[in-house]
Amino acid sequence: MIAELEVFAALADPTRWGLLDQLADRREATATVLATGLPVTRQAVVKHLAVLERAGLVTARREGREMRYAVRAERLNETARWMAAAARRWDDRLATIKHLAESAPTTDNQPPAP
Amino acid sequence: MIAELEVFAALADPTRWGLLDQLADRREATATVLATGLPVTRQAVVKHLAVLERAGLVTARREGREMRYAVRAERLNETARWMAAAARRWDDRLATIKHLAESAPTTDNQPPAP
DNA sequence: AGAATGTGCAACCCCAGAGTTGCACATTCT
DNA sequence: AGAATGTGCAACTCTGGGGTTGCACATTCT
Repeated sequence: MIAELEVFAALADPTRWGLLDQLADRREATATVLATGLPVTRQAVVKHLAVLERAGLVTARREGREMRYAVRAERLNETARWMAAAARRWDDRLATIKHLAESAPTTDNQPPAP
Repeated sequence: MIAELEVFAALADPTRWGLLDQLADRREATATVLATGLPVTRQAVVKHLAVLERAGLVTARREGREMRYAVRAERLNETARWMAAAARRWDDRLATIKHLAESAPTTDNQPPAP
């Protein structure tokens, strides 16, 4: 469905935030290095990074025998704006039906304020 | 850990977006009504609404024999701002270490500038 | 070339969560 | 009071995701 679902799913895990946090400090790091800073296996880290990459929150680039990952702050920002827009649309819709309810008298069957 | 995790987890499911969508149009609705607009049971809807409520994205209020749910756009907005702030912090940190890397010549083990 | 180091793949375990069904209880309607 | 309608609770199934281990393959170092 919506592409943002992958972002939300990616952000719904504490371990992944740990990874993003490390990447924000290290600028670039391999799965092996990142794993040392977390209570999980390298393999687990690799899977998490795959999820983050699919969501666009991280980029991977090969450098010789190692894979270096970097955080993509823009993607987070993008999603934040997307959410703000969604929130605004909700408000608009709610305001609209509120107006309708006020102009059209009988919600069920109440006469409007005199 | 972070309270926002619950929000992200809540938003990572398409069915729940369906519920939020309906609530944005109906302003208020019961689980029974919402279920008719979705391909799942009322019970499933109830569980989803519970998740959304714990995350603060929805409010529940009892009205006689029925439970009416309403969407809370502010919560979404709040989270959006939180994310934007996080993105900004990432950028700042990345900029900082970039500066460090530039001022200190060789990436590895050079004595600091005299 | 051989040892080290780093990735990648596959099989497997385990549990939280999405969903269902069945039934009891509360409230409203007639 | 009795029928309808709406919630709430509990037990159960089943798939996906987080995590692990073991091993094969690639690249770098000496």
